[in-house]
Amino acid sequence: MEERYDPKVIEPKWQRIWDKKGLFRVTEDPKKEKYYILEMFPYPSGKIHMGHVRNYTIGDVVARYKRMHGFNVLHPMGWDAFGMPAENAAIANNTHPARWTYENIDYMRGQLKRMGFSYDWDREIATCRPEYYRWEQWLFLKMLEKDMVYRKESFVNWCDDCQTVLANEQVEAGACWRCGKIVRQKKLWQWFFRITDYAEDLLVHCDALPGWPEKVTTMQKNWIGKSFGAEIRFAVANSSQSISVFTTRPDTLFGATFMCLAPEHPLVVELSRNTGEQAAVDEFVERIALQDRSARTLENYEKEGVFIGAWCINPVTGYQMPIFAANFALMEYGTGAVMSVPAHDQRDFEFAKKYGLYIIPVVKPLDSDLDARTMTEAYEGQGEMIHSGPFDGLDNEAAKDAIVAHLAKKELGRKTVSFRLRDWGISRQRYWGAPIPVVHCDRCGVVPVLESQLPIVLPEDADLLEGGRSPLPGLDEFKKTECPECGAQDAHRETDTMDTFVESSWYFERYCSPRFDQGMLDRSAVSYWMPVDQYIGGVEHAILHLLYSRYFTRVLRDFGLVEFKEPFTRLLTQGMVCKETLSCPNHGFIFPDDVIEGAVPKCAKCGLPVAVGRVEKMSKSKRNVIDPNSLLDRYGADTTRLFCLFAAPPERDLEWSEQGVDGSFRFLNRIWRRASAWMDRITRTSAYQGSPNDLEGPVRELFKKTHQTVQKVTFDIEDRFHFNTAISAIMELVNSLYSVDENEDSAHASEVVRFAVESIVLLLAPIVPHFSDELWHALGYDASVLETPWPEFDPACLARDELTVVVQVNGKLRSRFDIHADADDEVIKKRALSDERVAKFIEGKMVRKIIVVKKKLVNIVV
RNA sequence: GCCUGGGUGGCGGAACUGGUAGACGCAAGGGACUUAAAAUCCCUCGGUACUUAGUGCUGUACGGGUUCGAUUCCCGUCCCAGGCACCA
Repeated sequence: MEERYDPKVIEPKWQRIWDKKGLFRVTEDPKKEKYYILEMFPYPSGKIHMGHVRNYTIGDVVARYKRMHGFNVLHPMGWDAFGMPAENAAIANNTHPARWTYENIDYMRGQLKRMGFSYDWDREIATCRPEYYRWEQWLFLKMLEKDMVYRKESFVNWCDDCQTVLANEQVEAGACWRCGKIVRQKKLWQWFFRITDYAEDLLVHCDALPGWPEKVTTMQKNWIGKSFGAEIRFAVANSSQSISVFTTRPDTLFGATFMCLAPEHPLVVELSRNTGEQAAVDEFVERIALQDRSARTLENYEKEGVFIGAWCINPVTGYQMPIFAANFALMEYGTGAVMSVPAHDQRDFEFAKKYGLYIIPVVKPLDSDLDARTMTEAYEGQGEMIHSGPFDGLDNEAAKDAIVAHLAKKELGRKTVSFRLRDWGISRQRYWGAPIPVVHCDRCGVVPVLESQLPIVLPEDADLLEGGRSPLPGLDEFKKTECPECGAQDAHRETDTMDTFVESSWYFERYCSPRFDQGMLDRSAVSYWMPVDQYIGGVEHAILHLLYSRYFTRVLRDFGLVEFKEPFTRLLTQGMVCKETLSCPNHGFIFPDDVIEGAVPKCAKCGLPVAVGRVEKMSKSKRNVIDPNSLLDRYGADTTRLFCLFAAPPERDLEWSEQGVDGSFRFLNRIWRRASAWMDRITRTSAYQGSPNDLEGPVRELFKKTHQTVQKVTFDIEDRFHFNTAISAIMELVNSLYSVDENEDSAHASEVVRFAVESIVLLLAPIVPHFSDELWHALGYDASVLETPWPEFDPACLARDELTVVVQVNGKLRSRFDIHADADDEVIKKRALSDERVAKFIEGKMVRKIIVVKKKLVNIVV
């Protein structure tokens, strides 16, 4: 064994050996229990960042741990390779998206290999390859057949910078999720997946995902946004028309005094014709339509509306309700119409005050009265019905059902539910994505491509255009085609491509049979490996990716391709990697490498003192980043992995600390040194297997501590993924190893030390695999630690000889004593009462009660 | 505004179903080794008071409560992070 721990030598060496042995290659084996561990695949942006390092380290520990437990572990990796950054980078660097993407993939694959991750690289996927997306196109055709995809012209979220449409899920506070540009509304023909057909099922099964963080399922539930209420029909005065509204408060129907329609609502234009209000209405509708969606979501957004010159009739009061077009009414939610009850809805209240509309309170709080003239805000709480004819006196919750039942009899209303979730718009006016496999024909309309013509290959040699516009519409050899139905020569292909979230909605299923060319998925492989037992990734995908994946899996199930609904049994959302920001008065945020260390850190460029800012998520813009490469060069993969796991539990944010990394490196060296010191002696013996009773002193303690540590580490990793406490426990064990004198020469010392060292190596194997294999080899083993079973502990060896019992008087700690572990409660109690330090506190007082907690604590109440 | 988390030493973080608060590491201080330094090994390390090798008081954001006993359970308040936000 080398004197010095040198990761630069041992890491490449073991990576070569693993590779040569094909240690990570797996196939279906019905005799073995499977375990599918998956980390979210990366976008090949150029190089990996610390977020990837952390995410993939966590996954790799689990993969190796499960492997040592005898599971047949599937642990794949691939690339979410379509997407806009490739186009932007290609334009900026005068290269091509495909070339840029493939080069990035090659580089990043190399980085991941340097980290020593145990991926089965034979299963690698890049979603931009036709062999992958052809099956996505195939599924699209199947979905089209079943009317699960449709095309409609609608207002869409449009980002001018990205020159494309964004799904609702991709708009954050009115801005593009990718570039931050304010999103505006644009009317376009778009393809949609009918995800809303699955809203109920997706919602209900949120509660059937006990292995998911509650935070994520709650976010999904809120996103789906089911609300219970009623649909009520209002007749329009002097017309055969009627307006349907959705309301969650049918109990307030008697207080509905006006009606608000979304500006895009078809009846707005229709009813305002020839009323004298037409001009004002048209002006208003046009103005709102052009307005940014972002302005609509601003907090102080002014509620405004315009009377459209028509009235509708309240079905229970007969009241003539003026109809308004209002900017806050959304066409996409419910029916696009709101029955306004100013007394019981704050927004309606403000609107009524602004336009001088009638307010009728119909639900009164139990302990006070409501008066329309003196109300200063709407009353939205529970209460007793008033001004509601036959329903007066009822509890308002009961009145909801009663009023809907009453309306139902007259066919004017019914109980219903509404969802916030909308259909998933998947069209993107971008080049670097999977082509949508349809053809537009002047005679036949929209025609699906023939299955035999798949894949519709994205031409990889297209020249990119200025401003990020897609070259496809201008690329005749792609666009021009014949109609699959009538054979017309002047048909043209759809030039929109699919949202890249489509690719990531099924890649985990494709990993089961990544080279299968007879279909999208090889059923037998999928049914062996799926579902994913443990999925790991960032919370930022809590809604988008995870909801789409759950939806897609349901679609695949409907086509008989898979047998389950939920793709991910357990989910872990790891925290962000953070670091303090550094800034210089002249240069703004600066990189850690541009700082001259010292009592007062200074900027390398101008020498001014550097201000240390708050700890924030590592990002290029804040320049508080650490390049994984520099860590690998300096400390190696094992130290990097160790620190990522030790500094914080996985679900929490991790604060990067240079000194912390150094500490992790020192820890490995500390093990290395002690192992070296004993190596000659312990290679000549074997691990101690006797009873602790034949041992004494630090050797005996070390033996027991080893068993205790195996138990603790197993528990921490298996049940909780708390690698930080598992590592702490191993550190304690190493400290115990140090308390055995290096020159100790007793009969069993070498055997026990060997046992301890072997255990340390095995327990560390998933965490620092190269280091562990090197030591394992030094101990004389030929197999990799990964091929060695996880150590077991013997409960008989765990028991401590002496226990410390603490004594409290009135709940305050007063004394403690050690006592033999098998002493019973009576003995412990007697010993506590006779304790001299305790005596001080109970002297002259009456002992009222004594509580004995088994082998731990005595509390004397006086 | 609503929904999730979270607030523990100088710092990152421990404490399983209420039972020794601060494991483990970092930083700091002291000692050993050394001509010296680095590295390494050992020790100390929440605050505070005193009669200072000891003992007491206090301490897990803040204020209450339940309990023999609360970082842990309950009620209220404040702060921080994330998500949603005119959703009828």
